[in-house]
Amino acid sequence: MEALTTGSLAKRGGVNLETIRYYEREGLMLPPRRKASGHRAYAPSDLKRLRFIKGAKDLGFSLGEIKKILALRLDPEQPCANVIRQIEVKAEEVKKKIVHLRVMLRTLNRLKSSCEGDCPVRACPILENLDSEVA
Amino acid sequence: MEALTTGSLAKRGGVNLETIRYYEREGLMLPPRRKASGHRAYAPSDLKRLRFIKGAKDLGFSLGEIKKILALRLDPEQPCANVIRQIEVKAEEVKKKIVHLRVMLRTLNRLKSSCEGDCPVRACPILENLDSEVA
DNA sequence: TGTTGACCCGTACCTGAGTACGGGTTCTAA
DNA sequence: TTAGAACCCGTACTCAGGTACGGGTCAACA
Repeated sequence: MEALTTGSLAKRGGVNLETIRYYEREGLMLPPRRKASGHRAYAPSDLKRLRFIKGAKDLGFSLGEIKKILALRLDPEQPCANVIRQIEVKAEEVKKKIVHLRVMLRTLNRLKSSCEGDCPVRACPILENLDSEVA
Repeated sequence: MEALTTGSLAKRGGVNLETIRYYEREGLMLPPRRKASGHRAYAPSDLKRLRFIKGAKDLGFSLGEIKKILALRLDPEQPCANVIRQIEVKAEEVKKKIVHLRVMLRTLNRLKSSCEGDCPVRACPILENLDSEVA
């Protein structure tokens, strides 16, 4: 339960220190407790939050979207049903992305299996297939 | 087999006309045939290519990555095995994204099912769960 | 106890991915 | 045959998402 400095939070979260300050400015990270010196003192939950942000970002969510997801719990005026609806919308998006990625994966695998890697350099069936798949 | 103008390609591809010019500058779209007037004349395969770019982009691939994928077939000097290796790398990335998205989907679903939407506004279990899941 | 590294803040800068602008040419349909 | 839309080009601007900088304070350990 030790408090983390900005630097160690950054290191553990796999981001730049400046990024943490930036996320705080943008309202993604909560302003942490400060030591008497003014230095930021983060709780372990902040690391979880930072990792969530990073993960969601890697999946293609914008910081704005991530902020909304994180904010769901911050507005006690909002009826439950609204929160649920927003979650459903997000879930639908996620499902679509998964389907799309699976198509892409299948395409890549089909391309791969069309060639065993020992064909002459200039006559690889992969090249032909890419043409018809994509180009 | 009608040639498409830049405008109609843009419309069908669901992107801005300027975006197409931009993709051409960046080497993602191939420079099309030109009419005597200088106007671009696109083949149907260009539409496929544009849609591929758009799709891959929506999945979180950068234009640089997409360019590499598209370029696989353009370098006949490269041995087949290299092409296959690149495809495998891409496929691994895609698989990781899928796994990550599935975790996110499960989290969203768990949150959703923790509340039936009829709880009092200020006491929704979703809010609690989000705190422990994420914050 | 001093010096070196971590941290503070505000501001400026950078990259990726477009989008808009402006001034000129071409196309099309009335 | 001409008005208005669509296109051309180069260049400038925008926005998101950071990163870097500079000048100053704080911490920690040899």
